[in-house]
Amino acid sequence: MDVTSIIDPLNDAQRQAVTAPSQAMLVLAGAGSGKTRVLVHRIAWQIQVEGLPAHSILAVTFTNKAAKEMRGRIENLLNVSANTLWIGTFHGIAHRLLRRHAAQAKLPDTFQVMDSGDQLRVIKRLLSTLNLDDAKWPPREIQWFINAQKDEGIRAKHCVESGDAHQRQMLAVYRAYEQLCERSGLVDFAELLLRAHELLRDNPEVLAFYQQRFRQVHVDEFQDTNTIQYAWLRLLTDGRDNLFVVGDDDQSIYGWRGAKIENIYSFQRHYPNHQVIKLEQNYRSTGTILKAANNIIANNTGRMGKELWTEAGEGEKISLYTAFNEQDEAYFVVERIKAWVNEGGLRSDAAILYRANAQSRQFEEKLMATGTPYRVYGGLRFFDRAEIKNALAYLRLMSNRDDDASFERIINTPTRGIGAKTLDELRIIARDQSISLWAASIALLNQRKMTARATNALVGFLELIKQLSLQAESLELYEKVKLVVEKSGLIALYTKEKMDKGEEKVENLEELVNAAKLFDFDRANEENMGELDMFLTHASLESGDSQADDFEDCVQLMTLHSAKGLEFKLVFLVGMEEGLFPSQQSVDDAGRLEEERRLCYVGMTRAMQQLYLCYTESRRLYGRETYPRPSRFLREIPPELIHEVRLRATVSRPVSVAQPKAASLQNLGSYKLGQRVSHAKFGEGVVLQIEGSGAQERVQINFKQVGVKWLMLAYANLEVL
DNA sequence: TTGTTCCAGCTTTTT
DNA sequence: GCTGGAACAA
Repeated sequence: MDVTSIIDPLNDAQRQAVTAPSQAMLVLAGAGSGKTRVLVHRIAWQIQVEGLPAHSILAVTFTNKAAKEMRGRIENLLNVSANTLWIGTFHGIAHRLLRRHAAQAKLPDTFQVMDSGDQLRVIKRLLSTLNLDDAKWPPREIQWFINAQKDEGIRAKHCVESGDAHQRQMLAVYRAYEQLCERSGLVDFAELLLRAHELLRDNPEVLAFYQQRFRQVHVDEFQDTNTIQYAWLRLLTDGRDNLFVVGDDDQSIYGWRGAKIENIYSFQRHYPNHQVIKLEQNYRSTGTILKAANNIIANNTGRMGKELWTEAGEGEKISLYTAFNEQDEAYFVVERIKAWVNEGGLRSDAAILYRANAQSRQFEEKLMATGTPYRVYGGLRFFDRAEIKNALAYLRLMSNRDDDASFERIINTPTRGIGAKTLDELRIIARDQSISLWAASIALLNQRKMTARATNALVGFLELIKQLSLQAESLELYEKVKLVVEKSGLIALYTKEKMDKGEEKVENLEELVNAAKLFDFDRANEENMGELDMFLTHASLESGDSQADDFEDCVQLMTLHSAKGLEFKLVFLVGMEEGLFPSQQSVDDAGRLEEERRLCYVGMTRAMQQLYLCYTESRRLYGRETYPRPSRFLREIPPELIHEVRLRATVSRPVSVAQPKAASLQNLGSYKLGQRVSHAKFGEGVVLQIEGSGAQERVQINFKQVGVKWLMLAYANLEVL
C-alpha cells in the first residue's frame, strides 16, 4: 500500500499527530498550520495503514462545507469512495441517530426538523395563545433562552424555579413550547443535539452499539463545541480513549452562542492519557503578519500558548490607513483593489473584512460605482427564502398532518379566505384538546357552526392538501415538488406580484424543483425515511449557499466571523475603531474583550501577502456622527511592523481636469483637495473630496467646529480662504 | 386585503 | 438614519 502519499506532505508535528497510535489526542493547530490536512491524513492513515474499516470511523464538523471538503479530500487521498465513513456536522449526525432510533428517542417516525426561523414563528404563535404581550416578552429573547437551556442539557422539568417572576414565565413558555413540539413532531436544532445525547444516555444497548462501532472519533474546531456536544462526544468515547480533537483556543470566537472554550481544558482532565501536539508552523502568511498577530493575541490571558512561525520571508509591512470618514475609507480600499487588479492581481484574492454587516454598504456602493464585481457573504440563503419555505411547508404538511408550524404558514398562503377569526378558533380547539391544528379543523367543521363561506374555505384547504398527497403518491420526488408548486397556487401568486420581485420568486420555485431533481437520495439513504422526508430534512439542515457559485472573479466582502477558515492574498481589515471593533458591548467585560481580540487575530491571519488596517476619524453610526478612537488592537502591534499610508497624495483625483464642464458655477477650479474654505454657518474647514459635476457637484469638507460634512456646491456659498 | 405609516432596534451565525 | 415588522386605515 502506498503510505508515502499520506505521510510525505507532512511536517514533523503533523506526522506525529497523524501516525500516533490510537489514544486521546489534542491537536492545537494554529491558523494556517494545516489543521484540516492533519484530520484528513489521520483518517486516511487509519484506514490504509491501521486497517480500520471506513464505517468504524466518525468525524464531526460544524458546517456542512467543512464536512464536504473533508470527505472529498479523503476520497482523493485514498482514491476510493468513502460512503461508509461517517462524516458530518454535529446536527447531521445527531439527526441520523434519531432517525435510526426514533422510537427509543421517543420521537414519531415522521418527525421533522425545523430551522431557527420556524422556531421563532412557533414561539411567536405560542406567546399569542398564552396571551403574553410580545413587547414585554420578546420572542427572540425567549428563543435564546430555550436554546441556551437545551445547549446546557437542561429541560424545562430540570429548571429550578426561582422566586423570580420573569424566570418563572420564561420557564412556562419553555414548557409549553416543549409540549407543542412534541404534539407536532417538530425538532429544533438544539433539540437534535439534546435528544441524541439522551438517546445514548438512556439506552445502554444503543450506546454500547455505537461505542463499539466507532473505533475512532474525530472532531474539527473543537474549541467551538458547546456543553451538550462535548457531553455527547464523551458518551461515545467513554472509557476508550479514542477521541481525536483538533482546535485552536486562540480562534474561539463563538462563545456568545454557547461554545465553551473550557472544553479544551476539560478534555485534558477527562482523558488523562491524552497527548497534546501543537502545530505552529504556518504555511499561509508572511513573517510580518504573523509577528503582528502573535503580538496581539499575547495580550490574552489563560491561553494554551502557541506562537506561529513561518519559513517564508518577512514580506511587506502592514499598512495602516487613517480615513476621514467611512466614505473615504471605502474609497481608499476600492482604489487599492483597483491598483492590485491593475498589477495583475485577481479580485477574488482580495477580501474586505468587517466587524458588523452594516459596514458593507459603503464598500458596496463604491465598488458598484467603479464597476468592480464583488460578492457579499451572508444574507438570505436559498432555503430561507419565504417562497421556498412556503413550498416546503406544503410538502411537510402532506408528509405530516400534525405539523402545526407548516399548517399555520400556508393555511392562507396564497389567500383563500381563511381569516384570523377561523384561525383563532382553531388554535383554541387545538390548545384545549391538545390536538394538532389539522385535527382541530376537522373538529371545527363537525361542529357546523361556521358560516358557509368560512366552511368552504377551510374544507377547500383540507381537500387541497389531501388531493396533493394523493396525486403525489406515485410521483418522482421532483414531480411531487413541481405538483405542489403549481397546484398550491404559489406560482400564480408570485406571477401576479408586481415589480421584478415576483419573477425572482417564481424562478426560485423552479430552482427548488431543480434541486429536487438533483437531490442525491443514495448518499444517505440507509435511514428509514422516504425520499420526500429526506429532502425536507436536507432543506432544514443545509440551508444552502446564499448564491449559486458564481465563477466570476469578484472581490470578497464578509464579516470577520465568516472569514474564519478562509485565506486571501490581500486583506483589508476595516473599521478598526473603539466601539466598533472591539464592539461597544464587549469593552466592559474582560472575557468578551478577549473574544474580540481573538476575532482580530483570526482576521489578521487570513492575509497571505498584504494586510491593510483602516480606521476612520469620523463615522456615521445610527444616524449620528461619531468620532471614534483608533482600536486598542492597533496599539498592540509593534510599530516597526506598520507602514502608515500618507493618503492625500495617493487619493487625490484630477477632478477639475476630468470635469471641465462643471464650469457652470462660478467656482471652477478654485476647489482643490486640501483647499481651506469658510462657510457662513459651519465656519472654517478643509476640502476633502469633490464628487459629481454641474448642479450635482458636492464637496466634502472637514470643518474645524462641526466635523466632516458633504455640501452641495450650488447652495453652499463657500468662501475660499 | 392591501397599502401606508409608525416604531423599535441596531454585533457576530451555523445548524 | 435605515430597515423590517406590525398596526392601522381605506
